[in-house]
Amino acid sequence: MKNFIKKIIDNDIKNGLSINKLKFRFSPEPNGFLHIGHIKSLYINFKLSKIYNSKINLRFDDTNPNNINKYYVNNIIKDIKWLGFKYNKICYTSNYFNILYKWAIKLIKLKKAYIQKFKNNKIYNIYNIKKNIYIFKNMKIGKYNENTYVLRAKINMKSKNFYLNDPIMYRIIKKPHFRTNNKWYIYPTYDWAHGQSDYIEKITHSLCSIEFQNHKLLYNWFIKNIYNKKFNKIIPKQIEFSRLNIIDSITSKRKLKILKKKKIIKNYYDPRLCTISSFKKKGYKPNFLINFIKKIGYSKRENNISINKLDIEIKKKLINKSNKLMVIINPIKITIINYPKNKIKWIKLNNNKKIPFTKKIYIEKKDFKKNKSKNFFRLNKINYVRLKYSFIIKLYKIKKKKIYCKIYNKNKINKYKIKSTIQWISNKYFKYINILFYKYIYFKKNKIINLNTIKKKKALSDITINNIKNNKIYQFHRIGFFYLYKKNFFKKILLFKKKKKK
RNA sequence: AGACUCGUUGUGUAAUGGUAGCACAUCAGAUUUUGGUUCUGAUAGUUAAGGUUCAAAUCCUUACGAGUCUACCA
Repeated sequence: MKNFIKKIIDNDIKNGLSINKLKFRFSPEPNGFLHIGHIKSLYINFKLSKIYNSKINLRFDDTNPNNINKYYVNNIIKDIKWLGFKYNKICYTSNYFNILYKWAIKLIKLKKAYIQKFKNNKIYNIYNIKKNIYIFKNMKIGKYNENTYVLRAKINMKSKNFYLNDPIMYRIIKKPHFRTNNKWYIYPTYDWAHGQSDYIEKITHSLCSIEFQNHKLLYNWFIKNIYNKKFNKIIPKQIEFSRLNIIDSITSKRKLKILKKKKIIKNYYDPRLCTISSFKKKGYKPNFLINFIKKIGYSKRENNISINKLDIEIKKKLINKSNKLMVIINPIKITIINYPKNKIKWIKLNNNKKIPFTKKIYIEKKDFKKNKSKNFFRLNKINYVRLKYSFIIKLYKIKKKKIYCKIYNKNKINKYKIKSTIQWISNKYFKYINILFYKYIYFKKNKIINLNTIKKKKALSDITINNIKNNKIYQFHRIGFFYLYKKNFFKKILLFKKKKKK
């Protein structure tokens, strides 16, 4: 891996940072499910920890009890485990509420933090240290209502950087926290909690997405002002990279919540989403997602990536490796006129299984065209067509809307005249299967695209399906890849794109 | 409007001031019992102008364009 993040770290090592001290962290807020964008952050952090053989924490940024809950914590842990990333320790920002509180008092005493009071639509700044501490302690134990007091850092109200305009460190939130319960009635803001948590955990490089770059000055200011040599010598460094921006799916929690609110999706396992939980359920393997993330790389540039790129990576993984089935989604029946009526010929497949060939068979509707047309290589009056694993046929006649074909001896036909091979199924020996098709939901200019796109379709499969296993991925000949999630029920993984050929 | 950040073929990403490379996409040819696959080749790029330098994608200045933020969310 060569990129700007590694360069920064290597440079720090060159300048005296001990390589043994390197430590990273993945720090989600437990307010939703992880999605494909989080894998970008996961991958870079875990990859770096692997390269440098350094420690890495999973830290839940649980500062705001209004947003978070334990359900999300458990789900995030499950998803990370499924992806195969191994961290050293699970941490919670809420573990540090005590020490953050102590540091806040220290800043008050240093006149670097002060209480602001709101009463009758008026704002009062309180600068007396004793008064500040008295109010702050009462805020903590729940003596005041929400929106009456805040604790602000005293930096520079005149700064053009908004984040340095005396940012809020604590606000009153009268809601129990799933870990600390009713112990606290004040909660630290992101800016006051995050860098300090990094400092407490001795994180050396704190990677985050680009929207936090505005916070960097503040991040550094807080750490500078609570820095204590005896406590920890290492000053963490915030490094930003651009977030994954998928143009044709959703990675924004806000948008996911809109979909749930509008009851378009029931939960975050919906196959039209790109949450990790959804991918898991659709039969994707972790390495599909990780390969995709590897390919897109890291930078600070705004990027626009199509979720198609994921399909490309998956195709590479699966192609020529999956078990195959012949499946017909929209069948039409054809009759072979020069094949005996009751004869069953057992045709050997590549995997040594056998399927029966009979006088009447089904083929895909799209593989037949009555009239000749340019660039159509499949069944019509002119083309010789190979039935996969089997005979060469050509359209003989159409009578009373019934299609009659004739088998030709393959030795008598020029090899190059056979331009296509299609799948087929005996009309007597087949199995019904169910397939779920869906597309990703996304937003375009705040409009939701691809609604109601889960389609259930019945299809016909060859009889080798009797012996296949659930929870595996199968390739449907010429259609795509599908995941068998219960007996005779498949979910789409990807469809083959058809290319035009002259 | 300001603050911060970023501009490299269509897309994504490399190039420590010294040959602008790679992947995907696209197009062509070959291969093929999947219009799939595989192989070969081609097209195409440093936002612009100026400066520093023997030498600039890289450093500096200006312009232009894009993004993020301007919350008691993270």
